[in-house]
Amino acid sequence: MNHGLETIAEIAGVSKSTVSRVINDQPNVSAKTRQRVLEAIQQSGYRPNQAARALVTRQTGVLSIVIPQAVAATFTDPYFPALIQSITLTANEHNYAIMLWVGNNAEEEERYCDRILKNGFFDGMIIASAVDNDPLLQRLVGSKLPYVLIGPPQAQVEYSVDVDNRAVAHEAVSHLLSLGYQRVGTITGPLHMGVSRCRLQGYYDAFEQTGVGVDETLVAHGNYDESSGYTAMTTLIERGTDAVFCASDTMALGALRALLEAHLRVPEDVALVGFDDMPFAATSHPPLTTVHQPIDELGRTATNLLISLIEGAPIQTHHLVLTAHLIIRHTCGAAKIA
Amino acid sequence: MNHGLETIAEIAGVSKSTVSRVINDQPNVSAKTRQRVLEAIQQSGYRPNQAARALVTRQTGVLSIVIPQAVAATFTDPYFPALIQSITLTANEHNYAIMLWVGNNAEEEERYCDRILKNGFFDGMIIASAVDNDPLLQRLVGSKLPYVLIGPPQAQVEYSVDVDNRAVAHEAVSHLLSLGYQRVGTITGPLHMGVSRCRLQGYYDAFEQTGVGVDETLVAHGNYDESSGYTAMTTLIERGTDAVFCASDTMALGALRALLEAHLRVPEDVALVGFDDMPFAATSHPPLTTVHQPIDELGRTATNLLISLIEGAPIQTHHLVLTAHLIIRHTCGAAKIA
DNA sequence: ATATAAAATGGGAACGTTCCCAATTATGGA
DNA sequence: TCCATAATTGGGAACGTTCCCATTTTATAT
Repeated sequence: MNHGLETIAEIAGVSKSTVSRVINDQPNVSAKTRQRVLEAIQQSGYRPNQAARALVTRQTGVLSIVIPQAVAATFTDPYFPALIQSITLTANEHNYAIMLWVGNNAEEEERYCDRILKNGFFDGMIIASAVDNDPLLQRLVGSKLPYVLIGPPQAQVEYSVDVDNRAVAHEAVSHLLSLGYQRVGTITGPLHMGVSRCRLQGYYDAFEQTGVGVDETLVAHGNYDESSGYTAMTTLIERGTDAVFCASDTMALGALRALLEAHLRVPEDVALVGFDDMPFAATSHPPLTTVHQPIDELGRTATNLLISLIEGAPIQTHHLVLTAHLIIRHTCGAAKIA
Repeated sequence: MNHGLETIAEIAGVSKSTVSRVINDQPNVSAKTRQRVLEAIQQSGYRPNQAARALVTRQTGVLSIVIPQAVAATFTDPYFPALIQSITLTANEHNYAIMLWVGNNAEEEERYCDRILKNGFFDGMIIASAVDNDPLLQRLVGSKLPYVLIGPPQAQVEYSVDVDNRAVAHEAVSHLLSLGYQRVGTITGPLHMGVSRCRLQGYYDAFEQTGVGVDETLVAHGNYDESSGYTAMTTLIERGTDAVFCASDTMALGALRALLEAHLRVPEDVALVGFDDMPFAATSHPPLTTVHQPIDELGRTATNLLISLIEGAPIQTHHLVLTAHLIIRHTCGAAKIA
């Protein structure tokens, strides 16, 4: 039990070099020797010491997912779980394990970054949704650690995977406008996040295209929480709106609740469009018209990109953009023509 | 850059032993030497190699969370995200990092266990909800790896944290019965999971207490998915029910949908009680009466227990049971007295 | 059968830490 | 001033792998 490999070597009557070769499926081991070693491993329940291995190979076979502080509270949103699951499954396919870092608002940002960075037990990192000037990102730029950002690329960030937020938001709002809604508002995410700004920009784009001016009082801000959607919708109701584009399904749910309580019917009185196409969007009442995000593909693509980076495979595109699309259900489409 | 420690040692003009002492905050280093070493570390951006450290100390400072195959699909249920978040935050407080293993139904169970077990980059493991005869659990029993099970203790498992599922399910169903509902049914989780059986047992307990017999046709089975709740409820409607205890809020949501589509009012025609007290339970329409699970506490307790185990701290209780409680909202309480 | 090439094996130096123990230096009391 | 003691430092052997070479064995061609 002293030196793991050497115990096996002794049992099988070979050198530790040979045992190492067998373990790593390397060639140049005769069939009979390999067999003998395999049996020795079997009977002794030996398991290679990964730390020792990592020490010499300089790789761990582990990927990190980082969900920064700012959005950690939003972990109730099914978006992150879905993303994590997709990343995890893809990583598993390639025999990578996953480390998870969830931002802790109680901890100062610096210490949090330090802890991640000094951990050192992973080969690369996927940052799921970053805030502007994220300190982690700043520390990463110029470091040799491979990483991929999920979300709109920021300055200096070399690799990212995102959805065409702006274009599809544009599409969604255009749909609302084309249905004849007159006072189309929006509930945004926090504007210090690139995603939120992209989606808001799409909202403006739609108005610009039609030549109709935007009523700035119909732009309400949320933080991707259900309750923030509720609050924002309450404001919009006061200001008079007949259709609202929400930057997330979760906020749309909050908006729906506000409308119900105000005894406004959806979509007869107010139409609603969400963003994400979370599972509950299809089963809410009424079923939510929303933008379908290819979350699975997002996670899979980011993971594959990161693995390519780690393993030195050639990279075609540095900034990938996946396409989302509008799914029409029942929360819009019945505009009362004024 | 050759030997990390030695580079620093050279810059600071000391031995690597001393540098090691400084890094690990050990005593017996003079103030001025420590200062000099700290500066050397600062200026060179040196970061200790964790693999080397783990090799000699035989610990990694990493905890694993395992969500077995059987429930991986259920990852859409906010229960797991909440649990993960709680575990992660608690672990962080103690300077432990987290590895995440999500069961992959595409992979054979054996290989999946192997991958986890041979990874070896963690000091202990939290198993979140296990299936009967979970192969991972079987491999763990008798191994020296510390682990804690979240859920009802199984044979051989030495440490677990759970909620008093049976007692609180009993309470919930008794509440329904005491309100005068005549045909109280239940939608269970998959019965090869201990949790599901505990909750079902609580349902039986309530009837036993009142002396009323259970109508077995009112016991429908789901798998914790929204859609399975929908399907089960459809069956129960056919069979005639006026109140249903659901083993999860997510299934209750599905049940709600089925009732809505059948034009049955809640709670006037059929009452509903959920389980979990997920965020959406408070904001659903109508707000869901449900059992509040202390998920945060569950995660925190399990994590603290595991860390005690790892660090050899004394353990008071091997099997901890936290108490859940019923939260009355609006989906029951208006029984039509027959 | 022999020479030569190819395949299989073994030995041992890294990898970058920690930690024990020996050696050195500082401290304090007589 | 000097000795005993305590505090500080340094040296070097682990830890368990991988991987480069050198060596031995086996296969192949003449």
